[in-house]
Amino acid sequence: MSKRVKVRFAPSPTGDLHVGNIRTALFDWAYARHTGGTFLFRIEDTDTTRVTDEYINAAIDTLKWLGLDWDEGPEVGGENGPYLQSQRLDIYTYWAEKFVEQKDAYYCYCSPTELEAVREAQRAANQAPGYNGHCRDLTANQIAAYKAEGRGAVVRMRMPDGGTSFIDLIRGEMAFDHKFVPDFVLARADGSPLYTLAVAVDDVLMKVTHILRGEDLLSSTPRQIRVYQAMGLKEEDYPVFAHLPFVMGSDNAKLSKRNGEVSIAWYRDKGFLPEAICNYLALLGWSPGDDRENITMKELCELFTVEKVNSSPARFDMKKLEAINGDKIRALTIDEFLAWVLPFLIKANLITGQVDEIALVKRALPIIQERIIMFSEVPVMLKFLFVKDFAIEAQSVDKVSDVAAKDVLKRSLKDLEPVRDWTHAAIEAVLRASLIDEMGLKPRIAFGAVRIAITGSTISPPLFESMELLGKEACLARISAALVL
RNA sequence: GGCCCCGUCGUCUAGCGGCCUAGGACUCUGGCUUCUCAAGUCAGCUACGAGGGUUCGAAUCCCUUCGGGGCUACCA
Repeated sequence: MSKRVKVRFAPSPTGDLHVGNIRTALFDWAYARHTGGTFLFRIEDTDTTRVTDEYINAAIDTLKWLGLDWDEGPEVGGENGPYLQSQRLDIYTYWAEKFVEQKDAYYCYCSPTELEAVREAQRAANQAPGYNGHCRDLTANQIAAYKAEGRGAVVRMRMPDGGTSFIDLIRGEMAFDHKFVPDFVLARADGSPLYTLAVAVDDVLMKVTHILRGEDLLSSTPRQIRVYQAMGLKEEDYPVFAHLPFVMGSDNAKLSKRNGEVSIAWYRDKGFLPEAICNYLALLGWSPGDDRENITMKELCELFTVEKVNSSPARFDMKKLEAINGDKIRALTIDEFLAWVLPFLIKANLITGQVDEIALVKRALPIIQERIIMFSEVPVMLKFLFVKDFAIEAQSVDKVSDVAAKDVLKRSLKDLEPVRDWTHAAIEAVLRASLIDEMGLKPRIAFGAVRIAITGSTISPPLFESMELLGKEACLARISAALVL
């Protein structure tokens, strides 16, 4: 019986959570849910100059919005808290000092400029840059002398000779020779912990069993394992690692604003569904193994296994995300669609949220559902139904002001006037009979003119349905108005 | 420079020695449908980075090479 799985997502929020972070969080979450394990959320804010409360709150908010719920962490608590590293400083200090006592670590008095000089020399000599072990075995006198100079000391981990090997669930057996893993710093001169100390200590203390994280951390794994050893952890209790491939921008460079939007907040504003974002991101570096692509969060949990995760990096493709979002939107029920869309219409100042407005929006949704790829398009599509000061868009005005167009509008006005049953079917029947059959016009010409008069644009939802929604009175008024342009 | 990771259509991927004249999805191109825009539908384009092996047989195994990326901090 293997022990219960516990996976953690531990971002260092130095900005809004971005696509890469979220892909990692998603895999962490899906793995925890798939195995029936625990999903732990921890904030790595040891670099206090770069992590702010604002970013931390945004990260929490983003995860919640995406539906990636955690069992242990900020807000929900848990028996291994606190879950903000800034609140665990004394724990790290304890271990750093313990390591020094055990001789696994030592105080290093080298100054940054001295260290830089050493590295410079190593590079010049074509050697692997890294700490040269200068302070490894200082005598009491040397230490006293450094202290007398007023030098500060960092805590540095001693890397023994030999190497570290471990199994990466995605990449197989990994082996690192310690010749290329120099002694590393655990705590700054002011006593504050570094990532290498804090992650390892927390993962052990919080009983994390699986670490799925970005491949940028792959080469820091031997250092992390070194800390486990120093903590006295038995090898069979080490967490299992799986290093996820990167998500890169379309230009093959690191994802940034240049090659695709990185901030999840941006996608939220644009009107992407959390499930679409997660579905798309799940496909970046993972696949169910068959041809299925459109999956729900529930299905992701059922299907997700680390073994199916790819080892090669993936490029982010906005078009595919949009396609998936469009599919998800089309699959929404009208009530779900309505709930998503209302905030966008209100934010655009098209409606205030009154019941009659909502009723009209609801009637209009079926004709636009298959025409959008994100919710932010809804206000522009339904604008013609709600604007107070209706006006035809500038570039289309001349298309309704020529003689031919005026003839179409005049005839439409005349024949629409007596229509009593104002339904799209009746409207279409009348306009086809007069404009197409009698006047002999091509549909795209005839209806085009009416479309501009009614919706103000050459592009709109289906014309007759739009007219039905707008109502007879408003339609006739707009046609009349277009006639005098 | 050193160490490490990665390499199938434009993109995401399927593939784990014969089912591959390499499948799916997105994009793109063309057709159909059509009141615009979409959606839908049909078709097309296009890939195993290169070179050597191993094998009756290789996208799949091995080696070399080239290319991309990461790490090399008192960042994470």
